[in-house]
Amino acid sequence: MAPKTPIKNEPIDLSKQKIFTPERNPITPVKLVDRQQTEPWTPTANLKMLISAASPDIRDREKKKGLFRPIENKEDALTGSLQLDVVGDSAVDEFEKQRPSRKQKSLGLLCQKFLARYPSYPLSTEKTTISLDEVAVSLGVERRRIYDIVNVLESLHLVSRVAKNQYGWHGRHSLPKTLRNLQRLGEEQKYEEQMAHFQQKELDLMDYKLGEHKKDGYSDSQDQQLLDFSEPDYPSSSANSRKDKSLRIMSQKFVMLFLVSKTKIVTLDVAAKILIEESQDTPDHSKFKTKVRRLYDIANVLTSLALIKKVHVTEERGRKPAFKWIGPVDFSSSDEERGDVSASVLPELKRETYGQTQVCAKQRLARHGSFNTVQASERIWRKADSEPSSPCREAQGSDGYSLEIGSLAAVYRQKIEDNSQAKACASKRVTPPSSSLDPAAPSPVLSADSEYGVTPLAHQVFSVAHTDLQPFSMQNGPNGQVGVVSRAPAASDVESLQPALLAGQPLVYVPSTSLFMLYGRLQEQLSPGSRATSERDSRSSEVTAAEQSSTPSVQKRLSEERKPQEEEPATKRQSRDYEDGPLSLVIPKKPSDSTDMAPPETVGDGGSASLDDLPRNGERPAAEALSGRAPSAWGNPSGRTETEKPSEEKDSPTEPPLLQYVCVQSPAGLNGFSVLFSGSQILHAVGPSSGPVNLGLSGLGSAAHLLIGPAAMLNPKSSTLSSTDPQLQGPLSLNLSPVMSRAHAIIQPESPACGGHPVSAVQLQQSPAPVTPKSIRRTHRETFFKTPGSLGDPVLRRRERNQSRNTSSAQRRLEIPSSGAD
DNA sequence: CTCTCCCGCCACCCG
DNA sequence: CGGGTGGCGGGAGAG
Repeated sequence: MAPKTPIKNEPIDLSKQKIFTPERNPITPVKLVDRQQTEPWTPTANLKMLISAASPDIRDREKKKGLFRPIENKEDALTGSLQLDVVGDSAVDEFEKQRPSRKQKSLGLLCQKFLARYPSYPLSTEKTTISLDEVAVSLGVERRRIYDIVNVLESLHLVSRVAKNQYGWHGRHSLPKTLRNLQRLGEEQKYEEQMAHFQQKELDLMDYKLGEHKKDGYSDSQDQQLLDFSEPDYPSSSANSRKDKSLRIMSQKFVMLFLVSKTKIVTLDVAAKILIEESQDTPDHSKFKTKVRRLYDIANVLTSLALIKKVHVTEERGRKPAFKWIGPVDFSSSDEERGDVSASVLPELKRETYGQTQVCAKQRLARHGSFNTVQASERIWRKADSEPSSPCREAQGSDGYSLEIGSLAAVYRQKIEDNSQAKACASKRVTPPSSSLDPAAPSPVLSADSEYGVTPLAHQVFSVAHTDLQPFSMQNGPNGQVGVVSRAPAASDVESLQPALLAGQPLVYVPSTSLFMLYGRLQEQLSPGSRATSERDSRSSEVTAAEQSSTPSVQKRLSEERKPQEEEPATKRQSRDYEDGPLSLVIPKKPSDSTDMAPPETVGDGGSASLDDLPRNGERPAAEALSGRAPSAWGNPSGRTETEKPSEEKDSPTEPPLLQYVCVQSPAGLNGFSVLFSGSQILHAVGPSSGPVNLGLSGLGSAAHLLIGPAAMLNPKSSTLSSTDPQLQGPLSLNLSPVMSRAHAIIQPESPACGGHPVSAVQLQQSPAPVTPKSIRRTHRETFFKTPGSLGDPVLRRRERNQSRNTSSAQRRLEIPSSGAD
């Protein structure tokens, strides 16, 4: 092995190792090779090296913690925390052997791990200091990578540099504000126009290439022309210097594009072009390429934050990589201005819905609570309950709720810490028991009710989730599982679970627009003129028929393909899917005026997962509610809780599970990805096919999916497809089996224990038919846990716990001696 | 093949 | 000027 002497913290990498390797020439950087031959390089080994390299302090700590984190072995995590201590190399090796795989090393995963270390909404009291060295060591990566993460986080003000190797963790508290500002800036920069401009150009270009050369006739060489903007100068940022090119700035701009975009979808090429344009760089191809690379880096981080999700925009010419904003959209509250769809559409409905919504919300909460912390939740929502009327609820709802949460959070955190030790023990029980997924099938919901339901719900959801839950969940991060994991230590215990859930709940905000579109479509048309329409139009240009066509077929394929896997629990493949996981969907739209009034409700949960245990009493009411309108949102708390335990999936950790968006399942090709269609089209496509559209929303960690059936309809058969989500398959699949048609929420709660799971909620359509979930459940459940993301984490988590202190407070002392402060 | 994007060299820049 | 930062782009894994 190689750990030779630690070479300071710098380059500890494998690369060095080659040096050691006698046989091979230094020239080729063959890391793997070395490993094989020498065998030294297992992650563990690597880690050790790193550790050794690290400052002594760190080293010590780490050792104590036993943190060797085999990165990929989730298993240990699951299995046990027992292994907390240093994992034997031998054992570890096994896992490790499987190579780390590129995915495991991805920035996104790394970011999740990073985020998992800190609470999304730290208490003001706890000031967390991030030591780059420490983080790098603990995450087992070189510092350079940490910079990438931190820079983007910094652009969103989640962190800020305090000193030399030190960053302060702020969490998401100010995220809404930051986003609002960025949005404003973006508007000022006229990014929207720029985007449109480029998009258009692109289309033209493409046509040209295709031979259509409709307009200008650009030639390839002229491609670059695209880059240039004909438009006058925007107030673009100042000249750019190195700084302007910084990842930080790029990140902000990228975010601005989303915020300004009506569709909330930004294709990388367009973003790259705009950035280049702005920077006034000469648009050359290599620049473009570089830009795109950076955008991917940024996107990975944002994805980990559950702010965006990868999608593909399908155009006639083909698919283009793009990202969709799934973070909060309404933070600004000026819906009208912004043209919120919701606002414009059916204003009055919203109100009505509220009432129902509330119900739902409660239920959800209740449910939620059940898995998570029952009591706590009860209290919480109880309050909400008390106040039936919207006005009230908002007040109480938010505040009260949040407060509660806050406290809970604190408790939770504490618990975790305390438990860290306990975990070991706990770990054993980790496994969750029941897992029935919930059968509920959501799809139909949309159809009828969509309108109303949507708006309000979204709204509510938004508020609640956002406000309250989110924080919680966010702690762990967007990553969902990771976060959870981390926080919840091993998860295992019930107790831990609870908290975990909270923490883990992923809340995803779905851009309302899209949903709306969908909904609208489903129903038929929404109100005319609404913005949605306009959006659609615009979008439609991009996305077009292609999608439609694809859709139907896609579904089939998916079903086919995926099915097989469905069973499989762990499925390796799943790794990439974001979808897996419990999800929660939140739809944010907010009603315009009501901001204040906004009912807070909800969060639904999506429960799909097996949470049966929950007493769902709450549900029934839901049915009623449903009947009328559909609530559209689901939140899922999913807590993924702890659970992660087992997983062993080896590899997969992969992507961030978090975010999902509305997507139609992509055709086979895309596994994890979804394709976004323009609203209208989708529907069409879908409708005919009757397949449900799957919206994947995942929560943070776990993802959930929403299936939307085309108009109400969902034939049972359709469910088939959907049911298994392709991606999810294993994991979360909510199967909607036949049920789907009626979807409802269903979820029987049974084992709270599982609680961890996310549940998916589903909604409902009117017919409350009982749904039976297919067998899915348990298996799936397990799978859930295994979500990729989680996998990786486990490790962390363990360490985390140890480190948990970081979070809390202690960390700072760690500071690097060397750098010493000052 | 294309899409992603990891890796890490090496330039900046700050103290 | 040494070390923290982080731009940048080669090149390779994944699909």
